[in-house]
Amino acid sequence: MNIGEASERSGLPSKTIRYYEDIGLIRPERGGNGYRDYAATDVHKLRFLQRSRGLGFSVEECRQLLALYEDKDRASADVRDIAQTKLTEIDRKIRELTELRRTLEHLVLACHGNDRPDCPILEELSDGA
Amino acid sequence: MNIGEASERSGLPSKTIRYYEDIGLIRPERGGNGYRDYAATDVHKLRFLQRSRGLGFSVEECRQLLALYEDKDRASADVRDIAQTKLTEIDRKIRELTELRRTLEHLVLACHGNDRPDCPILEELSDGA
DNA sequence: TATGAACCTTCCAGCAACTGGAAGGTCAAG
DNA sequence: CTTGACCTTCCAGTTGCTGGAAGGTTCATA
Repeated sequence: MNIGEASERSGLPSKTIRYYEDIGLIRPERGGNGYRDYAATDVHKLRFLQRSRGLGFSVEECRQLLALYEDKDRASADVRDIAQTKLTEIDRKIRELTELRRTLEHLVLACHGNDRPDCPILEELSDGA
Repeated sequence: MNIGEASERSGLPSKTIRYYEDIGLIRPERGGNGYRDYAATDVHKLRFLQRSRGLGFSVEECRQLLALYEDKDRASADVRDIAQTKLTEIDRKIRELTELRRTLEHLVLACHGNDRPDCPILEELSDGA
């Protein structure tokens, strides 16, 4: 498929997809007309990139995560270590998002419509974890 | 407190803290010596920024979220709308992280140590939501 | 009291990760 | 066979930091 469809399916702008190719994250085929030709696997990778970037992982971290998939030598301790580190990180992010959610909800429900200038939202935001 | 301590307490590098001041996210006092002087509130904001940036919110989104706190007119529908939008976004991020976690765990547990080149991690990564 | 380490300041340059726009080639429909 | 929506490369600009230079402040220790 062309880059437009890959863009639509992955949720990434075409510009970004070309950029990811530039930096070696994906390597689509090329048709006789010079157009990029994306396979289903490429779209999966792009969708994965779209998500993990949006969740605060750096491009280099995404590269590592993609490498976990492509690495034929999955038995290596390295690979397991990377995955384990990422799992810990993901757990932390989930905890932080849950706290952020609770705080924001509190703001909407409890601080809404009154004049108190001392709603302790930031104290909550900065507590925990 | 000085920027060094604010940095330690918030988890943000001093450089980043000065940058956030440049773009108007925080406005610390200044001592007679010209040093920045951070109050507890500033540290709370910084810690909040540290978290929400790490969770994939843009600086402008963080500015909106901080504004929710500072806005004295919390009764406005605008403010509630922003908060509601962010809540939805946070829920999505939590779902995505949970999926990512499950997939990564699957990779470690199920695909570890065998030679199958067809571990369907990416199919899973790109499914759902 | 001085001197050195460990702070702090501003300013400017560079990097990461896009993002927009120009200039031009390709393709399918009418 | 042209019009419009695609696609291509290339280059410049933006965002969000990040590093380093050049210099001022503070504080413990000699």
